[in-house]
Amino acid sequence: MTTPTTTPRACSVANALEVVGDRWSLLVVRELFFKAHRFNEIAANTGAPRDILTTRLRKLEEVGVLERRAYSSSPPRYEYHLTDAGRALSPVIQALRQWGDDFVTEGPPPAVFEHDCGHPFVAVLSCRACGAAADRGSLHLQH
Amino acid sequence: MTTPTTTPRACSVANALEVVGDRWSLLVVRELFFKAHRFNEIAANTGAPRDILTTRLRKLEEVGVLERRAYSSSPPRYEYHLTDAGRALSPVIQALRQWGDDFVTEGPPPAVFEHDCGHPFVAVLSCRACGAAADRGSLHLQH
DNA sequence: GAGGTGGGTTGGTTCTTCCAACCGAGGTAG
DNA sequence: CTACCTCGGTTGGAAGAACCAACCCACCTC
Repeated sequence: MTTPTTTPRACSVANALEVVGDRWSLLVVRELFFKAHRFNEIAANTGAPRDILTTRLRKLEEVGVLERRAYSSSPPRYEYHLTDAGRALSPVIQALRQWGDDFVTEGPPPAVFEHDCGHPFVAVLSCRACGAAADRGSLHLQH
Repeated sequence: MTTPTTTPRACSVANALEVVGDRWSLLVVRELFFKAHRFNEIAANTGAPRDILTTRLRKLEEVGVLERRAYSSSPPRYEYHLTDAGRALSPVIQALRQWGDDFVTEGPPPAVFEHDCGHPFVAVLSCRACGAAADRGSLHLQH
């Protein structure tokens, strides 16, 4: 551990955060999951300032998280939709939601999801190979 | 959906992001998972400016994500450790790492984790009740 | 007593965000 | 045909946050 670094640690977490680690991007992605696809909806539901929202949408499009689709051309109007990369952010959103539910939101969670199995959805992170939950201590760095 | 909102959507994701949704906080948490507990280590490994790091550490302490422990008193020196709430961020970090590995980091992932089961760890989000992976489409909002 | 270590502060500059107002193409009501 | 509304932005200016380099102080080692 703690390789004597002068430059920050090379890390996929940091790389991911460079793309979606600002105040609004993940809220935009959340809205797209909630099927709010239009500029005004996203602006209203996130509370993001419109100019910032414009630059975020452009950036997220550029990095391939979402795509812009014209739904009208005569006055050019666009909708925003998640790409595969964007949809792959679902675990990030759900993990944040779960943590927010458990540790920051007061009272009952504002939105409750139901899994196909019929139970209220409580997110757990598990190992794809064995299916067991990735508890603390069950992960080690390979070197 | 799309209840005619004038205020932003009430949401645990937003609440979580208000606490850890800035540029450095999750990197700090990552470092604590990596067992870098001292100010200088965290500063070097994240690349965060020292003054910003100070205010982030104070804020994260205040909201209960980490705690500050004196390891020397004569010149007062401190270490930072995750609380239970902080350790509960593990799924968020792992989900971000997985997404970074899959969609933004070029080449092989810089850090490979191994699960206790012996396989390289690939993070999957699943339902605590039934254990099945929470694929896209398997979740619905309860109303 | 010179220099290093650890955990910060401080001052000054730059960068980003934020807000309110505006815009232009088109559709709609009257 | 005129007035007004919608949609998806853009613009200017003020305020705040981030950033960087330098400094600080108690202690420890050489």
